[in-house]
Amino acid sequence: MSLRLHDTATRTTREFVPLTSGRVSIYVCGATVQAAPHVGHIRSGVSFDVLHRWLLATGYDVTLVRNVTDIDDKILTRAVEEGRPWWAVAAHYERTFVDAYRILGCLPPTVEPRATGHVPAMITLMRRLIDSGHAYASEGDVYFDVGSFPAYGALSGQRVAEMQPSADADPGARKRDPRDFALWKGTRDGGPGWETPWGVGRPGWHLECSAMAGVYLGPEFDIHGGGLDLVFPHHENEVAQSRAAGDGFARYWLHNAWVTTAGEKMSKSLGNSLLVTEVVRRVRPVELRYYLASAHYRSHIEFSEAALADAAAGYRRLEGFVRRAVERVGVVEATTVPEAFAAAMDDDLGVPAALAVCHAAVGEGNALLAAHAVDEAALVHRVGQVRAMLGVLGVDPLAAPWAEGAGGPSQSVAHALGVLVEDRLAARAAARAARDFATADAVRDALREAGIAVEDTPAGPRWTVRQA
RNA sequence: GGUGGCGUGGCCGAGAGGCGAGGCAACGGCCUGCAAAGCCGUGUACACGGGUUCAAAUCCCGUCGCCACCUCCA
Repeated sequence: MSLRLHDTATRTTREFVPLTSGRVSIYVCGATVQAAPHVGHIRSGVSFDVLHRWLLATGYDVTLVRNVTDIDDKILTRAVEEGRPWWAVAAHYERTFVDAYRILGCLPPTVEPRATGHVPAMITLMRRLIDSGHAYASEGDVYFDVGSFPAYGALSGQRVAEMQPSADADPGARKRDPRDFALWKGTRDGGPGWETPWGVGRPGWHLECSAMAGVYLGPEFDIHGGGLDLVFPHHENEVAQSRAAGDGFARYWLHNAWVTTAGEKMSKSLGNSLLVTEVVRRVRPVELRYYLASAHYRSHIEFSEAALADAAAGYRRLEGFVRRAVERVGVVEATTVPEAFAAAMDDDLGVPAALAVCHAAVGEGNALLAAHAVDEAALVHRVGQVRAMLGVLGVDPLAAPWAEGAGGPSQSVAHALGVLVEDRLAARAAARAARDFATADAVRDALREAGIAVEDTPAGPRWTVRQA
């Protein structure tokens, strides 16, 4: 069976055939770095990271480009609010995004190009569009002539004639048609600008993605991804620019759905952001990732603390199996995923169905562990499979960055904690041996108060630090 | 006005004409000094009203409710 993906452009799920056998080129719209990432932003990162990992797992050589929009009206506004240069704002929030992706276990993209570093490529693209009659310069701005591109609206299904008139505050004098969009915005207010043949200005949002995709992936590439809200106008405009210039551009369009809160799309303007840095105080990053990844990428997630906690509990079941199994048979590396798991992932990244396969394997593995005579060979086989499956989803507890120690306390602190806990557990063991259960339970309760869970096993007590 | 999506058991969340995905929670049993974890068992859900069909959560028509995009947004 081979991979099938839901393509927004055709509104169908169809077989994925890469441009070049064995290689996949992907462009994902990253962030406009004007604020710290919330869980909605990071869902997009996680969704495409799962795609990335599945492509790697099935043997593809993947080139993943995720851009950084580091010049934009919002960033300029933010710079005024924060009283520092726009480039300081952009650099600061870019770091918060990079940190969030890393904390959530997203593999780094092949390249993370910044818009400001690609002005020459944008100038080249604008010149091609002007020369071919699809764009025009007007008083220092450059606009795309929507009327010159009959396929405009095809990607998003918008009928240009039926669209609401733009509420654009632009005086309109510089545009020939209100639907035309800016490729380049002339600098008039003393703000930042770059020299071009049409004057000093800065890039329009849409142009930069077309230009950067061209630089790193060439005129035609396999997959273009982003959030659902980018379909119109951003992706519609990108495809118009690139195809009007004669490039094939993206062959499959993938869009992830929203994280909403209280039924509303999460956004800064509504003031209901759930910053990644805040959420990971309540659950571990891997649990947040599991929550975001466990729904299908095209389904909306209604964010709630209860649902997040449920997901965390579900993840601990999977994690618990791997850890207990490894205690029994030693570390087992990830092997290959079961057929059914692969089939689910191949069906437009059917993570929910794939997770059901994973849970079934864990159930069987737990049954093996519970048996009087543990079938170690069978257990080793299961652990290898489960680690492979969790690895595809980026939540293998024994893999980076979740493995013991990573992101946790320093080695010396962990050691000190271990010594202290073992001391208490020794006291508890002594009390239990003396059948002084009141004292034994008091020790366990005290440890639990401190966030340390104790479980008795045939091999003695095991303890784990639980997030408060 | 145009375009698209959603409504599934206590909760989350898949599926898309025919054997009740999976998880969380709950309950009973096993295990345990007691727990925890784990194992075994327990559920007749698909907004509403019609229709098509031998068979509908799934297809068609209608109704209600919710949401997104058309303007910066993952």
